Amino acid sequence: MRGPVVADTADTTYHHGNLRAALLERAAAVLAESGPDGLSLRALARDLGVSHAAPSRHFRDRRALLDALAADGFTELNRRLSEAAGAPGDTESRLTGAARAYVRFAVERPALLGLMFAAKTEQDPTSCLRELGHESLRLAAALVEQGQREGLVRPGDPHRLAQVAFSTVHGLATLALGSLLDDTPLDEALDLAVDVLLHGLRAPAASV
Amino acid sequence: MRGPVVADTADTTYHHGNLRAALLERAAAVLAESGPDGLSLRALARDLGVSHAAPSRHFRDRRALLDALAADGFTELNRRLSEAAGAPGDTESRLTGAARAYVRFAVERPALLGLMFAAKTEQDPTSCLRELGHESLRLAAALVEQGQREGLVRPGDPHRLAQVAFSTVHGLATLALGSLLDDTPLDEALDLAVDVLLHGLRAPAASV
DNA sequence: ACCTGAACACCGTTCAAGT
DNA sequence: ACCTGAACACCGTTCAAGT
Repeated sequence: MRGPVVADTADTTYHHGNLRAALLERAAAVLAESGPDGLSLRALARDLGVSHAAPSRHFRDRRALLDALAADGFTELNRRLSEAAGAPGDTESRLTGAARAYVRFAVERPALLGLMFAAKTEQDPTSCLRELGHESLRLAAALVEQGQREGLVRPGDPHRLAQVAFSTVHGLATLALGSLLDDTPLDEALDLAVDVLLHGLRAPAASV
Repeated sequence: MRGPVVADTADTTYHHGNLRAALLERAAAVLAESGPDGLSLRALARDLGVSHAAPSRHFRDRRALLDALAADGFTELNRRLSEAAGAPGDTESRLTGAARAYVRFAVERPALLGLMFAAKTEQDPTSCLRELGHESLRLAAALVEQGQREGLVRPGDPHRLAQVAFSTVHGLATLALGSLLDDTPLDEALDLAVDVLLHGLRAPAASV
């Protein structure tokens, strides 16, 4: 060893131990630029200079790889959300910041967000993925609870109110990714959504 | 011809003219029970007793088939939405009814809804799909406009307010499909979402 | 026009065998 | 433990040829 060589160029020395990490890294790049359908285990193995059967040691399935990518996506999203939720400022600006962080994530990694929520549809077991998704909702619920203490949000189960808030922001991200927002600047659409949402959360339940 | 035989059993007489329709019908069934990844052109052809190259006459691509399915999905969704939007009752109950119709569609055809919004991410041209998605938003905008005339909804561009309303309902459907609503009954979550939404839409913009 | 059959280049998955 | 190489059963897509 001649020094603290952490990661020179991606020469040829994967193989021992970091194949799993290398697969995930390369897979994330391919997903971002070719979508999930462009992601092939064999091509991945080829890119990494490894036999086409090698990935199966680290991921039983193609699905397992996809799920791992989605899990990493939720982890990163939750990191950003909790950072935004812990930022200085009042609860209203924190909630706005979290919404912005969510939409930013969606715009930066559209295919990944799609995978995160598409994967769940075909899931059943005690999935690690579902747990990570719940963590997102828990972060939102914590913000809602803060808002309730300040009288900014109506009384009621913070988890249920958080489901509504999450729906609005996630739905808007979906519209944006689907080019369904047209000429509306995403920032403006988001500001309006947050405004409507905050007013709706404040008002006491009664109308319906 | 011995009588008004509309659709006997699906015997063997596709072939002439209705192969396209037969492919779409079978594809919709496979999509519903196996997801998009379980949909293979060759298997479809096999199911219909036709050569594996035959589908290419009617759908240039696998994508073209998927897009056609998504388009049919939007058409059906829009049919249901406009029916709900034209139902008797006041604007508030019509808006609630449209939201319910949306979520019902999502629950009945989860894979199709996923396809409808996933397909758009990878789209670019003057897609017929995007136009059908816009129609959904236009239906929502019409309802918002009705609400404005009755003083139920704040002033402002109805299309932009409709984007917010659509986001909330679509987002909630996504959460439900992803098993992220947990033990919350979907009906209750939807009622709460509509309540928050209506209060938010009514309140004049000011807070942000 | 509409479909067939063969061909091509790719897949995911499995499994004995190597080191 | 970790990886290889061959094998199997499937793909999507194309294209000459049939009727």
